[in-house]
Amino acid sequence: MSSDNPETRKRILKSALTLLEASRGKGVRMTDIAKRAGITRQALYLHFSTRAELLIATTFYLDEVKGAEERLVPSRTARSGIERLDAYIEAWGAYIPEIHGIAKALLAMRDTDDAAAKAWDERMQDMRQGCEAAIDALNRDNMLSPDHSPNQATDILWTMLSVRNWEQLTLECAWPQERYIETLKSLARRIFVADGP
Amino acid sequence: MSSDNPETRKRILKSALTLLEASRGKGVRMTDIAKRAGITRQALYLHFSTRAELLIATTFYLDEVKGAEERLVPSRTARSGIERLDAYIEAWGAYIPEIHGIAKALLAMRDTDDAAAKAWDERMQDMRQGCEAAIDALNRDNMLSPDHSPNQATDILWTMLSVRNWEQLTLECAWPQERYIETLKSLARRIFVADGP
DNA sequence: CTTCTCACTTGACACCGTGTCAATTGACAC
DNA sequence: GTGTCAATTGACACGGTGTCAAGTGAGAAG
Repeated sequence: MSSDNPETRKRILKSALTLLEASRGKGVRMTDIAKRAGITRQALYLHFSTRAELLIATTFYLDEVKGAEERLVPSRTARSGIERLDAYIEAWGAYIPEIHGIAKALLAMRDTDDAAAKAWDERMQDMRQGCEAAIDALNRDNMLSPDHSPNQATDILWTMLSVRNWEQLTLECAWPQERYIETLKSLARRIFVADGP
Repeated sequence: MSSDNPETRKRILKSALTLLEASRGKGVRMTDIAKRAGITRQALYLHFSTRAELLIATTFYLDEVKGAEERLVPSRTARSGIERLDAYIEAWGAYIPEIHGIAKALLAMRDTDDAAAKAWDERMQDMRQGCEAAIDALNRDNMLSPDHSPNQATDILWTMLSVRNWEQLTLECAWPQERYIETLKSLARRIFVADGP
């Protein structure tokens, strides 16, 4: 539960992170994480009651390490809707490859584990808020294409920016990360920004 | 292997299909399929050497039952690129909900089972060909937006039409199927069809 | 009527990964 | 010294897949 050494806890999280990053989320077992942290498998359960719990804790650790919050500053301080949209896509798009391993592992548990599903969905709802904010900013500028309501536009942007789509484009279609970002920005403009007067 | 009753085989495939459709692909075990087919779990292995193999066979059975091939006729016989694009999105978009259960089950195995991964990827390559054909048709009409090479346009269309995106929009965003189809058609036009002269 | 074949059954077992438990060790603290 | 506490050791349960050997029962063939 909670009567434990915080140093070990951190070592476990670090190990989980490293392994998940290295293996792109596939086939990382409790045994592997324990071994890498220099403890026994059973000892993991002194710190995390479940594999799902460990993975979830790892995502928070990851956010902390990678400065998830600060990355959003440019988008929050953007001076126009278009700028905000661009900044958000850049920030999130650059974040995906960094979280990909753990994201994939959590995503794989989503279908079978309720806690994992809840955690993942919450994160995606957070992400959706970012999309919503960008669309709202565009709308406030009267730049949102009349083809879409703000809500539907948000749904579309949120879907475009999914981790799965990033996987497909960069890993399966072999797009360089750079092109992924540029193309998504240009698609978003084309889809969401109203045509000239 | 192959010394068996084809009637039983069909009964197994039917059972698998029904269960996968009903449960949206989640948690369908060999035991369940066997029970529903009225045989023992072990007898399944007289017909399919592996769970993956059974699932894969089920996809082919599904295609046969649902007439996968005929659905593509309208897109193949389209008289313009735009028409072909529309027809393809309509055909594939309408197919997804019908294959969703089995698709999800196969997708879930993709990460852990090589045979499942291969089968899924092949199917997705097939689907990609449909995308490519539509983009090529557009290009032949000189209607493909200069923003994208045919290859990149294919990548984008292929990604837009992924099963995961359908899931997200219809199940998570609660879009009615109708809206899914209409919106995807309109997005595709906006993205791929060149602006006026 | 017997005998052979063949699909299927029965019951057992192996493997893997997760999760649990009881007993033990070793360090540090009072 | 005695207690505390994190961690170890070794064992076991569970669920799901896959395997195996022996048995059953029905139909075909002699």
